[in-house]
Amino acid sequence: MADIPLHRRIYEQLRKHISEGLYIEGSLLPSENELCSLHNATRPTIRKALDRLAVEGFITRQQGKGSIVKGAPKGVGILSITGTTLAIGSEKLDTKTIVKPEIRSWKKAFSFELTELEKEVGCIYFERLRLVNGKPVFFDITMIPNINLPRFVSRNHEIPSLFNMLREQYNIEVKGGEQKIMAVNANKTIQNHFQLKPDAPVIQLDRKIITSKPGFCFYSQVFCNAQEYALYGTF
Amino acid sequence: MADIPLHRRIYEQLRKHISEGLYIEGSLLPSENELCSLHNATRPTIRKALDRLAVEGFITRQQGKGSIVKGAPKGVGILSITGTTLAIGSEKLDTKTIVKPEIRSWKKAFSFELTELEKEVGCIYFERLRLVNGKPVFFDITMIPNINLPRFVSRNHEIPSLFNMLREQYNIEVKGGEQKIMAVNANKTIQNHFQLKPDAPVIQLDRKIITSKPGFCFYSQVFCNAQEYALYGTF
DNA sequence: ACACTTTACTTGTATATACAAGTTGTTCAG
DNA sequence: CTGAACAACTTGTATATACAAGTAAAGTGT
Repeated sequence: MADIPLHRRIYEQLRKHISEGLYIEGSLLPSENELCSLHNATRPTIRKALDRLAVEGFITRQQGKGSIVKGAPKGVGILSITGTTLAIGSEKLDTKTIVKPEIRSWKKAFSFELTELEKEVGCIYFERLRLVNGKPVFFDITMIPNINLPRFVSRNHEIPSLFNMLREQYNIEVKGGEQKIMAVNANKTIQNHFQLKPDAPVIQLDRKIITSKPGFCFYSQVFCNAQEYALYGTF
Repeated sequence: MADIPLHRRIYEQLRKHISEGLYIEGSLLPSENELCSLHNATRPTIRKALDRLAVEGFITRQQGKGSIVKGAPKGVGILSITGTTLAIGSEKLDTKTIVKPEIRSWKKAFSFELTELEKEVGCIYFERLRLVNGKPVFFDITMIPNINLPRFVSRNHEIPSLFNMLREQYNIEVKGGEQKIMAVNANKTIQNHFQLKPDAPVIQLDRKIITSKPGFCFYSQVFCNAQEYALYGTF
């Protein structure tokens, strides 16, 4: 078996099935006991997977009735742990690299402070424009500490999905993060990318992303053209 | 005992203690086993409380070491389940009623659709301005279906904390919800309340809030002066 | 003094079990 | 036919237990 915990594998499989429409919106998921048999697990394990699906808005649960499928969250689930690629779905998402990955020095990561080690090693910097159904919706700047990422810059000129890339090439899993959300007026650069009028409001997200590699975080600043796509979240 | 589950009571007590600074930021929480003794509970119960604290960013956990106190989330944790009052802390938060609760008819609740029943009964409508440290930061419009809330309008001319009021007067607990997040330019009303220039960007949240009472949801639209206070969340 | 092992902690995962509480359909008396 | 009671489900809560895996400090041998 993989070393990915059982409850996480079950969560991911169920989420995939819901996203793909295998379970119809509004219908009921198999009961917890049925899922136990299906996955050879016990209820607490199944419930841990369902808890997470509920937190992320894929299902709601009703005592006495069952787990009601709500489908993949509408709008953009970018506020959750998933990266942009997963939140939007790669078939709808195009990525255009504005600034290719390069080594830079840094003293701060947007509104987040850095450790001394992070400052010393510098960062890998790149900018991407993300298009949903052909329309530019996200512009994101990413800064990754230049630690133990051999051949990152030379190997990756285009990065369609950072989360997948880190997992596949470096075995680094994203665990979570924190973010600040602001409303700002689009600057010239953003106006150009999103084709907006001056003073158009956009959402700015400053994110610190925590990984499975202890002490290894990376940072991104995302501007969202939230006139077309509202960000969406559950709580 | 109250009918509030044990894991929830433990969660709330720990959160309170962390918020109040009883546990110092960066230090370790008592170990899970110690918490078991303290609260006369077993580890799965304690862990359920800690899971939630971790999701909401009050603690992080490290295997082999312990639960590290991160303190109350900086900025405004309004994206989580807590109401504004709890997210900000009532000592800092003032509430000014702009439109007192009154019965209105409705066909939609902001961007959310209503059921036929909800449309028929109409809603209780009110507007409030929330001031943090004396400065206006939130303007919220609330719409509550007029179902089984006797004497709501006559009894509550001022509503400093809606979540508390529903719990105390009607035994209704907030379970969660969903929200859409947008960036918009402040309209005249908002400009006045927040004392902003024309075209200043603000964050707009459309929220549907789900309660412990089956089928009973309420809705609010919140405008945030996010120039002063960034919204904050973990994922 | 240094490096290695051991030991005693910590959290992470998973099972097995029990009962409470809410929903829904069926059965049965009137 | 109607309505109340019941049975068979569902999820919610909680206990008790076991072992795995990571951390850190104490002990050990060189």
